[in-house]
Amino acid sequence: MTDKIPRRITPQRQLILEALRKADYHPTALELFEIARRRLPRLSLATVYRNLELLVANGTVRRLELGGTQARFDWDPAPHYHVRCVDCGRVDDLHGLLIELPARGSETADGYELLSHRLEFAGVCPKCRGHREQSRPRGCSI
Amino acid sequence: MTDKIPRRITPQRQLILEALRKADYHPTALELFEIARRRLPRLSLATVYRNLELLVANGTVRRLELGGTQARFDWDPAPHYHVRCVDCGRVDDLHGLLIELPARGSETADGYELLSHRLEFAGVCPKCRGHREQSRPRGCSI
DNA sequence: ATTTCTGCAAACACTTTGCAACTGC
DNA sequence: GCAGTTGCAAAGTGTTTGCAGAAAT
Repeated sequence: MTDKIPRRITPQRQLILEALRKADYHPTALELFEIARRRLPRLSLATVYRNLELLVANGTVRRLELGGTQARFDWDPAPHYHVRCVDCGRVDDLHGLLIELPARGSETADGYELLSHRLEFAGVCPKCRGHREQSRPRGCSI
Repeated sequence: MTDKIPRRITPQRQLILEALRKADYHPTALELFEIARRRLPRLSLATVYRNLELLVANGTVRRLELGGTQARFDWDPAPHYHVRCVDCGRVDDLHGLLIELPARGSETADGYELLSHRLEFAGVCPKCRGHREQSRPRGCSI
């Protein structure tokens, strides 16, 4: 891999991207691997990581580094925020919410030049709201 | 450790907390380990992690899971946001910025019950603004 | 032929855990 | 003596990398 731009459309690449686009949530690399492997059993997890990195590099998909430990991926280039369920870890889009924030290029009191921001919500997803009586899981440090 | 509440003030604990409080940025566990080890050379990194977890559990310090891979720590309980330098990874407080966001308990279109949010800014710190001509480092996927 | 890509295994970075020894009531 | 804590080493998790071989042009 000389630079970071995908040159070919391999079955693996196609399959991974398709799995991401079909998911109605934001899957992790491992989740995509397991979906794609159903159709390409010899697929390797390293290939999934490599392809996701390439697709991120060329702007096709977006890597989300939200709470929790694993990266999640997003095929939708439109600006939007995300909600993460504190119970099950599921990540969904948050539609119809736009917030007034400092513009790109503005400067802070400390002399930082602001470039972008990341806003993520934590909440309880519809499914987990049903059976919510359990002990609190770790990782809610938001 | 029966539950998660520190019972004793050990030299290690004191040293770690002091190092955190003295830092003018938000250090990682490893950074705190290296600072504290200067005064307690037999200190173990596991002890730093364990103590930070305890201090987080009892509310003394806050764990920040921002961009990048490592957790960073914050001794300041007052609500405030953070800026991370995309060049060097340094994390600072962002003072004097309060933003109108959906209230805790409000419900989204998708049926999530919102609990909290995390807002982080990416920018270029004063030091890095000086020598800013290099290739872009990885991990700016915000 | 040359470049891109793959699978596999090993390496990696960060964090947590098991355990025997030690400390302070 | 006992619960809390430590250092050390090992294990765990998520991700990246080295490499030889395969695939596409």
